Amino acid sequence: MPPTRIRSTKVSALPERLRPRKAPSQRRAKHLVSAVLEAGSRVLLERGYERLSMQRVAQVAGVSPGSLYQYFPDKAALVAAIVDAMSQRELAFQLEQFGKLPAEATLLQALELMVRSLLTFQRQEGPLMRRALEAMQHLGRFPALAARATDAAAGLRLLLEAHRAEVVVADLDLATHVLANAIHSLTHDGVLARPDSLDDETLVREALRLTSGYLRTR
Amino acid sequence: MPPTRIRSTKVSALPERLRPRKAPSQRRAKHLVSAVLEAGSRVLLERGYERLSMQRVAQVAGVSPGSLYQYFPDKAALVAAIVDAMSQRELAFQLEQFGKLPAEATLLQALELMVRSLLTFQRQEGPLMRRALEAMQHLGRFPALAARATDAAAGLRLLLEAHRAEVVVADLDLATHVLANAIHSLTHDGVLARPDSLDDETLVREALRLTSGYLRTR
Amino acid sequence: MPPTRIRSTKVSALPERLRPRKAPSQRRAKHLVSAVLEAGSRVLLERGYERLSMQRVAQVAGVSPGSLYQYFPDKAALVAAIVDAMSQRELAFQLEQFGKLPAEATLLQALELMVRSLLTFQRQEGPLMRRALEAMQHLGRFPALAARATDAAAGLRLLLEAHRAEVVVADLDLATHVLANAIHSLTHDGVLARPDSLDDETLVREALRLTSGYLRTR
Amino acid sequence: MPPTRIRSTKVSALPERLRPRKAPSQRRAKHLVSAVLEAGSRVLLERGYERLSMQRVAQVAGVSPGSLYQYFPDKAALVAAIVDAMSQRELAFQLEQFGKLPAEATLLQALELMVRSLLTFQRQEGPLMRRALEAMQHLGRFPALAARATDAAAGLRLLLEAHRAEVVVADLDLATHVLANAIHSLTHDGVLARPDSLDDETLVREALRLTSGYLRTR
DNA sequence: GATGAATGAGTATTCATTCAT
DNA sequence: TATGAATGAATACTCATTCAT
Repeated sequence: MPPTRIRSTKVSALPERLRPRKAPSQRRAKHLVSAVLEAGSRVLLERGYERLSMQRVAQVAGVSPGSLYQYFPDKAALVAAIVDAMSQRELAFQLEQFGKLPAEATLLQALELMVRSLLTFQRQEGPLMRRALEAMQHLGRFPALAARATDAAAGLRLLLEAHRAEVVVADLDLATHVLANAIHSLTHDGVLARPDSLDDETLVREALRLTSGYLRTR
Repeated sequence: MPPTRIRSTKVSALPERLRPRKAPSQRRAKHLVSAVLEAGSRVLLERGYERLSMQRVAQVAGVSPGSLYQYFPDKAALVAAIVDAMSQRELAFQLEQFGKLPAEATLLQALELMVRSLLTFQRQEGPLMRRALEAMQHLGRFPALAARATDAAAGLRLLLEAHRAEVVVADLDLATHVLANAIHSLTHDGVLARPDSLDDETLVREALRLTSGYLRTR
Repeated sequence: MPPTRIRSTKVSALPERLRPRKAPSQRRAKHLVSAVLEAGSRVLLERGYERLSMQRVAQVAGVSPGSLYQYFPDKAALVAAIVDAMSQRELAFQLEQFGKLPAEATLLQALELMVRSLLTFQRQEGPLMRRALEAMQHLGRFPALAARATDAAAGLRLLLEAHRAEVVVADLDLATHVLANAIHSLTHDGVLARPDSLDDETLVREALRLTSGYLRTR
Repeated sequence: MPPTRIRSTKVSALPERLRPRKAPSQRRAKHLVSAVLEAGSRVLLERGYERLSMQRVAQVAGVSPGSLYQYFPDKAALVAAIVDAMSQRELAFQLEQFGKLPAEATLLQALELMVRSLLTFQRQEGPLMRRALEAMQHLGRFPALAARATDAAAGLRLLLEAHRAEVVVADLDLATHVLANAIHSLTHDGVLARPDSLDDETLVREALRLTSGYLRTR
């Protein structure tokens, strides 16, 4: 779980409640916060939201329970920060991948890159992301988190715009919604978990067939 | 998610652990069990698995906590029964819908019916189903429940087989996996929740475009 | 655990609360009561008083929980009956053994027989007797049970009387108390459990040395 | 219940599980732990292991239930600590008494001191010790506790060794086993509770008669 | 008589959060 | 700032006992 460095991608600002109580102005505090987030990720991953206990997080992070409340007003806020950090990592990862794309790339090439990139991220952080999705119910207080999901789709939307000519669908927002869900469900095991027999290459091929079929069908 | 082969109702028999401790032989007992399941559904819906408390269920059902244990060995078994009942309702609903389909219906017509039926069920029980899906982590002890999900996809697979000629995809299992996930993510809000602007008719149209595009694209 | 047949040994009558609610006048009832006692003994043996549950006893006995209350007003009364039955078995066993003693037997021979007989009974029902002793705290309501213990010592007292000449101790009640406790603690593992290295023959020898030393010492 | 001062007598060290979770480093914590042990002793005394409830202990100690778990991982560990404290008190008391013995004391004098000391301790803590003995079934996890009982007998063994010449019995381990059980059953009411008519002086005299008779008899 | 469903108080343990140090 | 002791409400599950059938 790589640290989040990419504060520059700040697509949507953190809302009041999500932001740490204090700006961790000092060296030590910064370290504490990141240790807590790191520990929290681990605990969230292995126990899920309900069974994540503040005491356990503190223990894993090597700090006292009280310290958690210096930077996060409550459990939900801590988990929100964890989830947010993960969303930022995903976005950053996508951006990084897209940076490698040649300027003259076709829509299909771009989509393939996106699918592969999602698969890679899923391999790294899939289970944590699943926990994050479950935790969302308890995080309604933090609309910024929901916004992040939309942000993620924003990349796809830009792609479709850039290749407007190849897209038969009239409403790009609609197309984005449809494809984001469809692709995500394939790469992240929506209802049906991916069978062992289904390898990455096949999955990529099918995802692209689904995508391009949709974009071209009238 | 249409019938498996028309087992009439009983798609897969309940395993030992899922079945209530005692067959509720008497009038009163039957009433109690259904009151408990009903109450349990409500509580599961509003609190989710972890925060569903046996005391609360008992209270809502208007029975004593001890009574719950007459019929369910533990919390997981109670929730499994709730989830199972929901799965059966979904399957039954699908079967009922498919019964209305004319014999000479095309694949597209059948798919449309399936999508509409999923949407209707989702409107009725979507949130409960979401809770059920989350609860599955705690219900590993009840393999029959996982089997139900597969059963559900089996219907789609039968549909594709029946219209083999219209399907360009070689591997039907693969196609089933892809489409089941894609359709489910659209009808049941995968990652991206359905925006208010997206009405049922549009959603059905897009789902069919996605589906038929996929099935026809080489 | 052999059935108690020896009603004739009725050394002290059962007090009001200990006696079954109803005289089991009918064949079926008699069978039920003995099945319950038998089952209760097993459950008491393996779980002890506190963890003996009426439901479990009923289950093991193959009767309904309600039936237990036809014959025993509550849990304590049931256990009291079990303990009482065991006491009677012990007494009966002792009497039976003493019946084999030749008329001209010496005190030492009689004591040896008593010790051996206690050891045999201990091997058969030692653990149950231990449970019974523990249960006594809850059975204060039934003075008859405590009386049984005294009854058991009564045999020893008779022995001492019969061999008054060989006994140096003045107060026979006192001597009975001392020896009953001492012998019992050896045969039934008082504070210190019997080490594996200590075989029956050695134990008998030492018990007799202890006994006769005491009786002869001035 | 006097405080345990005599850490120097540490006959066998506490095993991992028996030790409190945290060393109560602070003033407040130390007070809490001793309040809990004190309260626990009272509750154990009046209810026994099974009916000792953590809530009750907390209530009597004037702390919250949660606090109990700061220092004891579970109920068994709490009771083990209570039992252990009592064992240490007994041992300390014995040692203290023996300290008063003149160097040239005879075996009989030493035994008399031991019996009197056991009687005194029994008068103070007899019922609690009885509860402790019962509780042992649930404390199998803490072998150190069982070891304490052996430790107690070790004193007697040393006595016999020191006066080897006065002891006719060949096997000292055997003699220790026999006498420890016999004496304990007299001082602590083995099977037969001590009758009101039996005063301390008589009991001491009889115990010594039993003991010395045994040691001298061939 | 016998049943067994129903009760509801009782229990060990966890955990988010607070606050004195 | 940071700590970690203390809190007390919450929770799954058990069980003696009752009573309608």
